[in-house]
Amino acid sequence: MAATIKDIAKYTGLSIATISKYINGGNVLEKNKILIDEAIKELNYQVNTMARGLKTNKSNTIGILIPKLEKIFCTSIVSNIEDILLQHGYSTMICDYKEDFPLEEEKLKFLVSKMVDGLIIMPHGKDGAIIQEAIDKGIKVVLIDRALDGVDCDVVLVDNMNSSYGAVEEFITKGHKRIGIINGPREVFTAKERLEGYYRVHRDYSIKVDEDLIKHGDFEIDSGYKLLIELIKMEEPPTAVYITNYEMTLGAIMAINEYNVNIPNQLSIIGYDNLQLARIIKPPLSIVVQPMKAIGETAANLLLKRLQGDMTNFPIRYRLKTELLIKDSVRKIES
Amino acid sequence: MAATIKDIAKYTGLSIATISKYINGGNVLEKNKILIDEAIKELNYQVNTMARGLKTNKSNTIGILIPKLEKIFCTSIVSNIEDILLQHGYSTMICDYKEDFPLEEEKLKFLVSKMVDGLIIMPHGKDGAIIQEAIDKGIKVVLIDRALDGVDCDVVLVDNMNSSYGAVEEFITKGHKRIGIINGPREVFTAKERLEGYYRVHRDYSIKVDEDLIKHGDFEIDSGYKLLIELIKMEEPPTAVYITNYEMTLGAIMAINEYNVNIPNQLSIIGYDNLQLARIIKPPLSIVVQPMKAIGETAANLLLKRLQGDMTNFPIRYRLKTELLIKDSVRKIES
DNA sequence: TTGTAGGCGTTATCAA
DNA sequence: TTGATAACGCCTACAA
Repeated sequence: MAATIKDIAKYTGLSIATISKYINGGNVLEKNKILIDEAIKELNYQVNTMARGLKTNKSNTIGILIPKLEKIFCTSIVSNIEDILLQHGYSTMICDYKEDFPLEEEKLKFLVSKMVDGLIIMPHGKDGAIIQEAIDKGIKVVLIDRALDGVDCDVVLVDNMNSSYGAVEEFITKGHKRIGIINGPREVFTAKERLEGYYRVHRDYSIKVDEDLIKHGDFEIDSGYKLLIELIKMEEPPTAVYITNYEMTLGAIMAINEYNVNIPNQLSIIGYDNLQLARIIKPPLSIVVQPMKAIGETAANLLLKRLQGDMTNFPIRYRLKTELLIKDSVRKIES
Repeated sequence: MAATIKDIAKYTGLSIATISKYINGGNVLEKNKILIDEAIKELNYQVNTMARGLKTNKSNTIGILIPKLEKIFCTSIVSNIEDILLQHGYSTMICDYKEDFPLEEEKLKFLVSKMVDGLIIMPHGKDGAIIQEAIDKGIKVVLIDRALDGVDCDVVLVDNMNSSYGAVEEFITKGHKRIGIINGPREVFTAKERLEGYYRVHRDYSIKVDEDLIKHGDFEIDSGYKLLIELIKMEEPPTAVYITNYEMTLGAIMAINEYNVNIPNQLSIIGYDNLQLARIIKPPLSIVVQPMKAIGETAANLLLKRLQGDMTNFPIRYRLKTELLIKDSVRKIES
């Protein structure tokens, strides 16, 4: 069905080797160039990437592995990665593992089996062993958002600690003393760092932390919803709540609406991610904004660099800054 | 580096053919089974999908092609597709074409070059020729969300016409006569159908359509924002506005907030998609909900069926129903 | 049940 | 500059 180099050879009267060389940028007589181009058009020839990959062990393809396709944080980064990679002639294969550990491993193997030249991974599991295997096979890997033990590769991270520090500091300077935090799972890298910032700013301002104000969710809507309710139903509820990712922020707002909590008079709020959200709800929400564009671009450019064999400063660890977007969801407490 | 069947053969003392047969489910003496399994584990063997694909012209992989990764409508469907496909042993390759026509073609070719066995496509361009080429190569294709001329394949659509009919009817029965619509581009399949529903319900209720109330956006946030402003600034503004996709609904709400329009007292609103949205904003928003899960599952199961060679009723065209979720954003006008 | 051998489409080496 | 030829790793008749 599909035309092969052989067909081109037949059509042009040249040899397979010559055609192949031309296709790969080699030198050929001008008149043969024309002839081959004609044949390619005529026969609608396209290289068989399987055959080529089998031979070269390369695919000109980058695998991207993310936890969940429905998280705008993930897809936004992916989209930015793609922009860069496409410009440089690489295709991408996007996989999500639905935040499932075995599936993460499976998808990673799938990507490897497709002979990707490089991999950009937002990892989930604690175990870097499988990723290290890929690296050992010569695949260049860049981790994003979360670092991992036991893996020898570049990482692009967000400065989670300071993101929390800044958000909570905003509460503190406005006079809040009882500040709740709806955080991610204890064992997750980003959640740990975000909590660390919460502690540190309390310490720096000499405010005692009430451990009951620290809630651990799972970064999903539901837990944002439930944990906010828990907080407002406390005997001595917080006057401010900081929520550490987008989905849980959504959930928290649902709870706030349902319980008719007035923002910011009854409760001050700082959420996370998704600029749009800040403008959609009323009053406009103060949020921590992660640099999705920078994450994607940094990771893509770094990978590109490694792919070209430039291993300067390997392994390198980037820390990208978040931005605190101040709107009207934080109330100043007069003292 | 990576182990091959040849290595397994050496390790076990068996022949390549025997190993291959076993790997592909053939019968082998029990003791050889054990031996081979041991070798596979020991040498960490994994099939080279390139070599296999080259030979078989199959990849056990389904390509999914969508307009934009950051649209929850797309990714939600994709996620549902994946669930089904994975269960049946298929891997997926997700590509987005950033709503760009040339890129759509390029990514499609990429997928084809990866020897996907099937393709689920949410098409953008008007031209089905390239898709037809894929079909001619024996790739099974299912189109979702939008139909296309010149392509001979199954389609899974939403009943757009009735979705609009129902939404606008809700306004009409509550006494509204001047109903604005923020619709997608004139030439887009879904937009055309949604507009058709708008017209039809007006006709059925004998309400004259004021063409000035019909706005065409591009399904992005910005146009929702701008067009809503246009509508409320009209000399004789509508009392209700129906917005026909998620992103434009977001934009419209931004405008509403900015201009301090009171919903539903000053303006009644029905939006589109994303259940969460309905709960997040105040007052809760009435919306048209598309059956993302059903779309994904229907498409995946249909493709699976075709892949098994079952061509009953080919080409088939599904029409999935939307749901109208009534909340508090529509006011009843007393007459 | 097992093994031999040819070929999938490409690239790459080495002569011509 | 061009061409013959041997891989790449796997599958599949067919023969043993």
